[in-house]
Amino acid sequence: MSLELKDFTVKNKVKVARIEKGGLNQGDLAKLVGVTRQTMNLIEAQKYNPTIRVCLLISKYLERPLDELFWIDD
Amino acid sequence: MSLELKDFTVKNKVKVARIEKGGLNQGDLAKLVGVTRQTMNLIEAQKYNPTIRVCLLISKYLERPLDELFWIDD
DNA sequence: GTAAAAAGTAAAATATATGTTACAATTTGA
DNA sequence: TCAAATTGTAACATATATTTTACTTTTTAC
Repeated sequence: MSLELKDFTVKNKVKVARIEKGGLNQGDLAKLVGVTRQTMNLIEAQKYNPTIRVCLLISKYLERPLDELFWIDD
Repeated sequence: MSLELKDFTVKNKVKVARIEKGGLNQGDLAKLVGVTRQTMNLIEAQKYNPTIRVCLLISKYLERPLDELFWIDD
C-alpha cells in the first residue's frame, strides 16, 4: 500500500494567529471569511483540509502569509 | 444579494511556475502531487479552487512559496 | 509533413469540504 | 459562584473537489 494524499496531514496555526491578532473570536473570523463558525472550528482543530480560497481569506484577515499559517510536515 | 465566497476567484501561476522549473509536464507534476492529470489541468486553467493540501504539495515540488503561487484579487 | 507526446476538455461517479441545526463543555467577567 | 460568551462536537444535508474514462486539439521532435 503506497503513500496516499491523505497521509499528508495539513497543519496550521490559525487559532494561535487569530488570538495573537486580538479581540477576534472564532465566530468573528468565520463571518469575515464567509464560512460558518463550525467550519472555522474544524479548521482550527486541524480536523480537515480547507480549500485554498478559504485559506487565502484567513490569511488576508489575520494578516499573515499563507506559508506561515499552513504547512505539511514530511 | 451580498458578496458570496465564490465571488473571490482564486488565481494562480502554477502553469508558469511548472514550465519555469523545466522538464516537468502536467502529468509529471500531477503524479508527484498525487492527483490526476485532469485535476492538475483544471487547477492550471484556474477552473476551480483546490484544497490547501494539494496546493502545499504543488508548492513543495515547484519550490515556490504558496503566497507566490496562489492569490485572490480584491 | 507526420507521428508521438502533451495539453485541453467533458460526462458521470465518488469523496470530501462546507452548511444547518442543535446541544454540551469550557472559559470569561462581573 | 454564576450567568453569558465562547468553544467543541455530532448527525445529517448539500455543494463541490477529485476521479475515471475517453476523446479531441495542440505542441514537439524527427
